[in-house]
Amino acid sequence: MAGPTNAERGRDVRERLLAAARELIGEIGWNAVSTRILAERAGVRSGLVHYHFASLQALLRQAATEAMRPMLEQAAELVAAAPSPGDAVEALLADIDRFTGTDPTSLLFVEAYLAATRDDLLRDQMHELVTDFRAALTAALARTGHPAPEAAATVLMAVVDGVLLHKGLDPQLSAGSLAPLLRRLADPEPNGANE
Amino acid sequence: MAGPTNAERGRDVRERLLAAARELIGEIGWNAVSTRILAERAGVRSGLVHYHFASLQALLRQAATEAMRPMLEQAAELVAAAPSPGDAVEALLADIDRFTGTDPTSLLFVEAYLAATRDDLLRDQMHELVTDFRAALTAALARTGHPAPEAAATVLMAVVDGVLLHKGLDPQLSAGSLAPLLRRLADPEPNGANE
DNA sequence: GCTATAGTTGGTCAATCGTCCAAGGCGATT
DNA sequence: AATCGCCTTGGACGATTGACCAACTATAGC
Repeated sequence: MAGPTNAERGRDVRERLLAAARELIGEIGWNAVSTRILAERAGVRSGLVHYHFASLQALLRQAATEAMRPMLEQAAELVAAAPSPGDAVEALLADIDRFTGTDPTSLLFVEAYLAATRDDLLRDQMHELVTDFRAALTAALARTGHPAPEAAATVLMAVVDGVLLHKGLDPQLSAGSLAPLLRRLADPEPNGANE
Repeated sequence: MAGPTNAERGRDVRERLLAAARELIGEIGWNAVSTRILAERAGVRSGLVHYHFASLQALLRQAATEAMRPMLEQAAELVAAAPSPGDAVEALLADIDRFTGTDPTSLLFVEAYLAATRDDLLRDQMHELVTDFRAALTAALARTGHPAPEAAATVLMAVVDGVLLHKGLDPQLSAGSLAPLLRRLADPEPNGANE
């Protein structure tokens, strides 16, 4: 019955701290996450925070990017698997309705966007995540010859984040209900001239 | 040479504090605005904050809503004055490009959205502002018989806020460049079936 | 002139903050 | 058993926080 080795316990502490940070960033806000609250949630002594991480900011940065990456990758798979661009839009919007705009996951994203405007390193890392996802979405939209797939992808991503923001104010708001309208953005042929 | 009356000076202090709050919320973040930083920016002693306002939160709440209301009202006039729904969309998006996503005004909005998820009173006030603006945008879109003007208005507002969020990561992003695509959302006739 | 009223000052209070560190614990290697 | 390296503990440090208050000043009304 060999107990956990010393290094294993260390890894566990790191993971607990990151998990606690993922929860707390959304719950109480990026700037309200303190070393002591963090350690308490993780079930760990507060002195460990600065042993395992260079600073509180570094911990929060890592927690945020590690939380967002798999979610964006999963969403990218979702749109890639859709049979048509219109279905990709629909699947993406339906996926958003898993979130209420006030849950820790939704708020983690918004908090991270905000923190990125004041942390150059975080901004670079998030920019990469967002760019990768936009590329995946652009590819999904371009399959049927969309005239401006990248612009459409940009719009859709803005809609997703914007809807999350607005859901926080109005829980009745549903992303899925906007899908019929947003299918227009996925169509290869635009809707004739405007005048 | 009658100097300012006592009540006038008090009103001036209140206005200075609110103006300082409007700047600082975006600059350093909602939770980082302290009574002392606020007072320093306003050129006022910190003891005055709790004389003129019930609490720091109440001051920030008032500053945020008073900053957002005129901007949303101006935007509502913009879309109401547009000759067609498509032009309303275009005007709205062009207006967004006045902001970079990292300026205090853009960030004030995002900070307020976030703060509203943790402050019921602020949420109610912002919900009213957003609802009023959506009504104005819906009316502008409905003028030519749009089949789902409210959904289109909801999408456009989400796009606006979402683009601001993304601009903070990528300054090259331009809302105006998305206008041609988003005009599709303003058209009264949808784009034929999808398959 | 005197008193009420509104505004202002400078400071206190307990609580919390991020960061750092000396000392000790503990599994692995020799 | 001794040593080495990673991990952990508990507390210290100065700084900052929101809130509050007694004393003081200045205007307004009588």
